[in-house]
Amino acid sequence: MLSDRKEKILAAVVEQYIKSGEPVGSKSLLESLPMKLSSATVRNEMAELSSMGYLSQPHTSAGRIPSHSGYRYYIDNLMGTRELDEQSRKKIESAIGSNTDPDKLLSTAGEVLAELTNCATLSTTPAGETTLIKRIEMVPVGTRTAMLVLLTSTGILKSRICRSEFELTVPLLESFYNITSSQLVGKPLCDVNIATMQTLAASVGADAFAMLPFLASIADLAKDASQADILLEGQTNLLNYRELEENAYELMEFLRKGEPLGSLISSSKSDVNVLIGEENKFRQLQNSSLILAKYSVGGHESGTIGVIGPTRLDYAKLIPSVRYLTDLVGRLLTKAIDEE
Amino acid sequence: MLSDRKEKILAAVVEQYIKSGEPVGSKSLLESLPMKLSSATVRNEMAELSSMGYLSQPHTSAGRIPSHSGYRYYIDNLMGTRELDEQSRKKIESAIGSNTDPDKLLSTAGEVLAELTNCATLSTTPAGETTLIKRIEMVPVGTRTAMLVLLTSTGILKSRICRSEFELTVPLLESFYNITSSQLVGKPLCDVNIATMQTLAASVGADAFAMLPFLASIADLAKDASQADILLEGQTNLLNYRELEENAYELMEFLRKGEPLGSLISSSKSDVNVLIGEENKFRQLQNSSLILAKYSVGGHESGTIGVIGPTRLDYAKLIPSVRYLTDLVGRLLTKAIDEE
DNA sequence: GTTAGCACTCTAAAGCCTTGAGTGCTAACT
DNA sequence: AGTTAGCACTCAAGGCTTTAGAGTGCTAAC
Repeated sequence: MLSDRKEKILAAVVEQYIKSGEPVGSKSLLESLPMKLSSATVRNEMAELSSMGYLSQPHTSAGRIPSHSGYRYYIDNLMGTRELDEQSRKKIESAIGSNTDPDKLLSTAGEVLAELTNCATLSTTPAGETTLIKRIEMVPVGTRTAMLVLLTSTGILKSRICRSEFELTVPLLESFYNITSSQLVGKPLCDVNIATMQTLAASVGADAFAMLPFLASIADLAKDASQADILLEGQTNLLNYRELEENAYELMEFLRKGEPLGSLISSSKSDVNVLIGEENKFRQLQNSSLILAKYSVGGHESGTIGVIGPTRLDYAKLIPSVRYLTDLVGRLLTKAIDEE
Repeated sequence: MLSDRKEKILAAVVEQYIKSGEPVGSKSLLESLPMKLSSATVRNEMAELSSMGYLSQPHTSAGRIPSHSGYRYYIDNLMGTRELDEQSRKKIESAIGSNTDPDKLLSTAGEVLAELTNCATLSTTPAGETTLIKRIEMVPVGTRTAMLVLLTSTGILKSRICRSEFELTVPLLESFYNITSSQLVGKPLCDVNIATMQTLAASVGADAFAMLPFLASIADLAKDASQADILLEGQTNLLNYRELEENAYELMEFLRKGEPLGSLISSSKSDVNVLIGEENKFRQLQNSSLILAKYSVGGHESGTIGVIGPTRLDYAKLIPSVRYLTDLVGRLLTKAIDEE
């Protein structure tokens, strides 16, 4: 699309701007160009790149900064795919260890990525509407109180204490065991809801009233387990970027609330996904860039890991980082499931 | 200590400054004073309050702002103890509900307090070195994998999945049950550590190797359950205070790291505790004020709830809020324990 | 003891100037 | 035709000065 020389110049502008954060002038660009040119020639080329929409100027007499399409062209055509450097890889691996608890694993993943990138990160725990219930346990801990435990086929463990109005009798426990093991274990999480629980409770006859709160709790746990948590880390890192300072509060509140993030996450495609500045549909994110990637557990896309920072991100380093991390997380979680 | 008139003037300065955030001049103060005076007289009094150390001036020709001792005097002698207004009380109660899961309860408490005060809040889950183990369960979920569950007398529930090198046999499960129910249940959490577990494991003879990882996990869970988590909420609120802007990053990182907060929390006395600006021993907090209070579960001080904000806090409102919330949390958690 | 009056202080905001990096254009050069 | 030197022009950023106004401390009268 662009001439070879224009591409080289665009790449140099992007890379220099990412490093310095200052608009890049024609003169200072000469040093980082592979060929010998005068500043005048570079100026001409830059003027053309500007009119093509790849570069922009904060004001007439300033240097150029990459526009949103400039970054886009750079990422899609010029950047190449660097391998992640040894050091970062080591750091990630040693932080993650061989953790197999999904919640913990994803939060550590977020932490290490935040530290590595100096950005905010998000990570979601493996979702699974289609995940199966592996086990349900009810352990009495008082005359009217029991501990309920739910374990899924993806290794997610949820538990809760539940109180009842009625005394826990042995027959009650037995019929709870019968119902759950015959009707619930092995079923997908999404099949379990308050309505099905009511019909199940009704089926035990006289004990229905005593049974219902426990079954309802199970439905709660199932809902909990099927919903992906969105974990945020390193939000404070965002305070270090001058270009975000103005909207720091707004941005961080947007992230904290998290709801709209859900839709964002689910809409992303399967490989690494980059959204630059205005490409984001949410106003609060339009000064920022997102790098999102999905990880797969057992062949199914299950969750997302991502980085949030200013548009001036070191994409050439961060994209491999995110890709590497999602691969690793996917592999570990898949292994954890296979092992049992 | 101070003349009646000086007290009235000091109180007015503090209150007006808390509202406006601007240094308070003698003239604008007249309106909020209960008695009729000229600005000159007020000026004389303010000059004296300054030389006594209760007020200070950003520069010679500016109004006065309360010094750290000014706030202190106000809080200790002038503020009075307002009741918490109906509206806030309602808000707190409806947010908290009748939640009985300690972790959840404390995090909601932090959230609602943050919303109410527009500050950052911290809350700790009930600690308990002396808490007793109420129940231990081991549920096999695979040939070599089991789910371990630990429940404490204070209602804290911790669970984890544990893998072993060896197959899970019925005798192994039985001897695990025997050991835990005879040696661990009923004991305080602090008695359970890796060393005691090793001796326990050794006592089962041939199965020691298979047993150890599970017992070690129990020790882990016990440690987890005995340590109070420090929960932070509403950190982004701090970005709205101009006087904190400069150190926002430093302050938020300090809070995030959290370690030093531990010592701070444990050193506080039993009623509501206020630390104003320089009274804090940590540099990062010296532009901020803390309001901390402990809640008691079953007669023992178990955890802390607190507010972190600029020195210019509405103490007269926040102190009752924190007191009310700690009382409520203490009551709910105590009730939860008594009920079973 | 209180107050009116006044000279004084000092910041914040506004305006002005200077500097310098960077531009676009033109005309000469290869 | 493509490249380059040269030059006039632009504009933000920083420094300096001015102005306005809020607030003070002090003195002398009440």
